[in-house]
Formats: sequence, structure tokens, C-alpha cells
Amino acid sequence: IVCWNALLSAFALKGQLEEAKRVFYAMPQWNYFSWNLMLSAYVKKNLIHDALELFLRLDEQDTVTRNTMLSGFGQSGDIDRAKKLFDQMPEWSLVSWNSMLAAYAHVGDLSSTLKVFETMYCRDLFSWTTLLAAWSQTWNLEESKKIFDAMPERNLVSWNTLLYAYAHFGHIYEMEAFLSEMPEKSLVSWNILLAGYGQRKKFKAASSVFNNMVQRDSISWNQMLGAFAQKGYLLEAVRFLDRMPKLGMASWNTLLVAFAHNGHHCTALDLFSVMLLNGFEVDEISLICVLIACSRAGRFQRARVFFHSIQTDF
RNA sequence: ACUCUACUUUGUAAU
Repeated sequence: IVCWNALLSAFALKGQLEEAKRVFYAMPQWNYFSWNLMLSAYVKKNLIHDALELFLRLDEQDTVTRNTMLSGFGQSGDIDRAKKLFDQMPEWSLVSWNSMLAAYAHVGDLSSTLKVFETMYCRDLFSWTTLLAAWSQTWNLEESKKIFDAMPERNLVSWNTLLYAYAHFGHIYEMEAFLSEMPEKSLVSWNILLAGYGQRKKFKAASSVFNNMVQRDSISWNQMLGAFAQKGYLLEAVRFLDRMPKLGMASWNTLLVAFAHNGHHCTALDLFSVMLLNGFEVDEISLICVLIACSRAGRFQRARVFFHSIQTDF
């Protein structure tokens, strides 16, 4: 069973859901590890309904099982279910508390986040960083800085969290100052810088960061694409697509938004058709972009038709 | 037993 689980975990943790499922159902028997791995595979893909279905079918659950489900509810923003599960748990580990904390932080419920944080019997780096992340979604950057300074210990993620707060709200000067104090930087740090420069339309700074990055992931590329889009450099953005190693839904949506916001409504609609024709995944963001494009182009009829088709087609 | 928790990319919040 350990071998089966090892195989299962290889797929489950890599996000290879179909393969994981195949292994899971082919196994001669299961234990907690198998269940938790499979559950975690669903949660990682944000397939909360599938996760819940599996969760309810399990006759035995341990703390890890419940924590996994709890974090699934949290990341999907289902606070009610998260809270209910948390309250019903026979015992709580620090991870349970941290997951509940993250659930509140995720939906921006600061007072509940703080209440949980204060109730916790002990706190670790995760707890503190989650608290910091909750506050970093607000304009109150001074308060975030206070939390950061109050932390008993910090790691790269904590640094990145506050760095992102500066970037996200366009405080470029503080962002740069903070960056220079960072003891180490990761790919995420540079991606955050790209976000900050992009947000303030500092295209040159963004591309200079981008060109100097030793490693780039799809987020870096999308971020840079977004920097073109922010500036309204649509032609360049399209040309940039050719250089991108991998195009995903976020890339297409970025373009969709760029077209919709720069008066190229028809192009946006065309792009959407191309996405559908090619069988690309679309999500609710793509759909909203299309509605915005329609309304800005004055194509109310088309918007209405489209709106109705959403309910049937998607 | 590499089973669970924190950081980065796309939309909306006008009166």
C-alpha cells in the first residue's frame, strides 16, 4: 500500500488529477494517506464539489483529512461550510487553526481573522503571515508594516507578502526600499515587482526587471503581458505573445481586458470567438470581459443574447 | 512515508 500511495502522491501533488484518480481507484486498499492524497488533489484543482463528495464518502477521517477539506472551503470562499466543519472537528491542530484563519483572510474578513488569531493557543510563522496577508489587502499599509515588525520570525514568504502590499497599491518608492532590505529574493519577489511597475504603468522599469530575471514562470510572462496591456501597447502585446512559451487562460483574459479597455471591442469579441473555437478554457472573468466589451461597443442586443447563452452554455 | 495551512498573473465595487 505504501508503494501505491507513493505512486498516487506523485500524481496528486503534481496536479495530475486524472492519473491520480486512476491510481486511486485501482488500488487494492486505502488508508488515511490515500484518502488525504486524493482529497488534496481535488482541493489543489479547486474542485470543491468533488472533494466534498469524496470527503463525505469516507467513513474514517483524521485531522489531516479535515484540514484538507477545511482549506478547500477556505480557498473557495465558502466561509459557512469552513466554519461549520471547524466547529465540528473533534480536535484541532495548529494547521486547523491556520486554515480557518486563512479562510477568513481570504474573504477579507479582518475582524474575524483577528479574532481567530487572538483565540489561537499558539501561533507559528504561517499564522503570522496569514494575518499579514489579510491586512495587506487593505490600504492600511502602516498597520501591515506594524504586523510585519511585530512578527517573532520572518521568512521569504512574509517579506514577499508585504512587498506585494506595496506593489499592489502602487507605492513604488516603498516597494523599492523594502526590496533592497530583503535578505533574499525569489521568483515570486520579482513577479511582485512586475506587478507593481505594471500597475503604475512604469513599463520601462517592468521590462528591465523582466529582462534581468534569471528565471521566469508563466506568471512572469503574463505579468509582463499585462504591463504592455496597461500601457495600451496592444500591437506590442500581441507580438509579445509569440515569445511566450505557454499561453493560458490568464493570458487570454489579459488580452481580452486590454482590448475591451482600449476601445477595441470588436477585436475583444473576435478573440473570444477564437478562444471558443480553439476549445480554450474560459471562466467567468472571460465572460464578464465579453459583456463589458459588448456594452462599451453599444452591442446591447449581442450582450443580451450572450448573457442568456451563459446560463445554458457555461 | 514528499498526506493538511501562509506570498505573485486576468474581471467587477458608479450614485
